[in-house]
Amino acid sequence: MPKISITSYDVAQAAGVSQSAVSRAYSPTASIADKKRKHILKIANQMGYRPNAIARSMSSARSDGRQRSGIVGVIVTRIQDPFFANTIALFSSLLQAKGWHMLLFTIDSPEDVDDALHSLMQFKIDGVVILSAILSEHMARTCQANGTPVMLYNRNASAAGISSVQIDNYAGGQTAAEVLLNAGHSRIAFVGGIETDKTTQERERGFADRLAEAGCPVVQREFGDYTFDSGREAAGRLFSGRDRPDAVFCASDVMALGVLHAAMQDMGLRVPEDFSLVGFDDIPSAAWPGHQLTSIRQPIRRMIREAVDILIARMENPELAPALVTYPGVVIMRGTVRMLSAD
Amino acid sequence: MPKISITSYDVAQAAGVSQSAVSRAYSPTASIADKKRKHILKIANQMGYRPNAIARSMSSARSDGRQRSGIVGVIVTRIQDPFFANTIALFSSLLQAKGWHMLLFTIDSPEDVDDALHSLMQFKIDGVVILSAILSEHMARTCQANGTPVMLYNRNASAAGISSVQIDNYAGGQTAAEVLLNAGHSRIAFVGGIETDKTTQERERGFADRLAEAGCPVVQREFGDYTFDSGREAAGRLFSGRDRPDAVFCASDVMALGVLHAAMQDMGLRVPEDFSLVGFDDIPSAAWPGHQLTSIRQPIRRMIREAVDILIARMENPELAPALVTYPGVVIMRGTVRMLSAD
DNA sequence: AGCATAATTGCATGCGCATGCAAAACCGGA
DNA sequence: TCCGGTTTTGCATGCGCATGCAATTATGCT
Repeated sequence: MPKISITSYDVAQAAGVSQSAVSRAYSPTASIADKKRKHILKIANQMGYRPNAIARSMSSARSDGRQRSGIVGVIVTRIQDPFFANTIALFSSLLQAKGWHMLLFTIDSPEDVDDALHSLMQFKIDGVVILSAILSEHMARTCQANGTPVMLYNRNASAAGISSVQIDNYAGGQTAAEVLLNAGHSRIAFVGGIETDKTTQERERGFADRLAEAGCPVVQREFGDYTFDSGREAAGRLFSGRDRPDAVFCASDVMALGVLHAAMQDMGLRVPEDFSLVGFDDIPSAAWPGHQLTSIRQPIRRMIREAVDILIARMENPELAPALVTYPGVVIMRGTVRMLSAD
Repeated sequence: MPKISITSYDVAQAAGVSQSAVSRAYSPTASIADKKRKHILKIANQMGYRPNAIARSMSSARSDGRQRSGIVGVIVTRIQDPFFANTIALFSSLLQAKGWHMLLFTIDSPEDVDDALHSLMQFKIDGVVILSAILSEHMARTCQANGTPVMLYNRNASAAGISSVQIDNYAGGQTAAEVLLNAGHSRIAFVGGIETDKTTQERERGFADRLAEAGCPVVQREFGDYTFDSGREAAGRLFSGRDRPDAVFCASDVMALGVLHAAMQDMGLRVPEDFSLVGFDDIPSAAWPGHQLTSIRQPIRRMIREAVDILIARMENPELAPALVTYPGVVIMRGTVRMLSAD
């Protein structure tokens, strides 16, 4: 087995300096003669030397009592959901643009967050993002004690010391209700994702509350699992009966598209002539010409940017208080809600 | 600043054993009395101790001359593309199921692979997956010298010592041609992604070769950037002229859907009555009732599983030769290609 | 019980790096 | 030229862990 990795000692020897000099050459703040630094870096590059990020984070532990790896852990469920996949993509880009890296951890069920976090902590990550799930009180305290900032994306901060960035699901539900009420609908149905899921619950609550206010309660509730197929199946249940709803609000665009495709293709219904449809998220395909899905948009770019900024700020300065941010969703009116002519 | 991280020494003290015992308690192969191991683990859990994966990978360097971090680096371009996002999701799940973790690195342009790899190497990753891009000869040699196995996904292994898993793009293009020829088309167009991209090139080459064989050359070539909108724009160019093509092969489903939506909604064309359409990839939305897009399916689950298996095998046994695997695509016939009645 | 062998344990050490500290080199002014 | 002050440098050390090795204890057999 040949000598594998080049260390700072090797470079030091080759450059005729001490190992510390090499180390300092790579530390922008360190005191070292500019000429010498250049020389060292030149030699180092020739040799293909790469400072060992792992060892670095180990040894820096001594000085400030903390290890920094430059890595942010991201925990995510439902990674196959395009909405989430996209969210991860954005997180990764933004984190990286700011010089951080992303260690991805996928879990099957929201209950696995604590375990995942445990595993992740082994890597001495500097911060954590949790997508659409929450951690236990106990784990939150552990993170706080560890000085590891936590960012809940898409969820309320459940414990002290935790930041969060999310859409206002309740208000979004209300908005959807308003859109359908304004369009003059009266037999309005709701299609949710997983019934025990906070997101679905809040969206339904806002929706139902607003409808109730208007004296026009939800006539039918269906639930799926956020997938296209589950939306499609929900459509079957919605439109098979006698008294069909004349409007549907889906807690996610993917399900709304499932409803749309099923209604139009499988059941021969027209939208918005036969019923109006409102989705949530405003994913890219909602805007496709053949869909024109009216939806409540999440400004995900901005949200993720903010989440990243907050997290980075706290990683760099652990004293900082956690931030709680809620964004409003905005209606994007498209073709799946009927227009009332002035009457 | 309070004492932050609990170390093996702390646990050892609390458990009344030596630090080595604690270390061994966490090493499945180490020689330690079962009873003592249980005891240590119990105490350790009570204290919330987590072995430090970073330090571990540091110290294990001594014994076998290599550091293992348990982390696989994944380099990806076009992460916003749903097809890629989904691929990453699968890689992450599968790697994790086998006890590995994924450090994600996004790059804007395929030329940045070498740089990305350099950065990634700082983290002493045990292996690399590169999606739809290739590395330089020089970098390939560096990786080999380092004993870091590289897996090119969606690309030919460009250098020695590199594994690859990919779809047979050339054959896929041929198949698409056959499908359209069998349907009796004669004015056949091609829509590619980025023109300099290997994937697009190979798919077009197979497609064009097969058509040429049949004496029916491609009548129009358009290129986009793999996005829906670029497909939509390509449709504008395809169908604005006098002699419209009567069939189109798109090098990706996303673009094919762009063509489909544009043609049906923006231009009032019917599919397959006015033209047939074949895509590539068979993404989930190709199967949606309103699309029914005929496509060349990539068995991505199997491909990614194989890629992961090969990579892991090589990480665990560096002596192993690299593997080169090509999967055939299979046609999924749906509604966007016209059926000829027996004649 | 008495001995040989096997299983277990603790000590000491090193991984690659960053940094406190003191020695050395440098600088400018008198 | 000499001195006080400022940079720059190298030495030595420790981070948390895994492991070789030797010391110790447990086990099996006669």
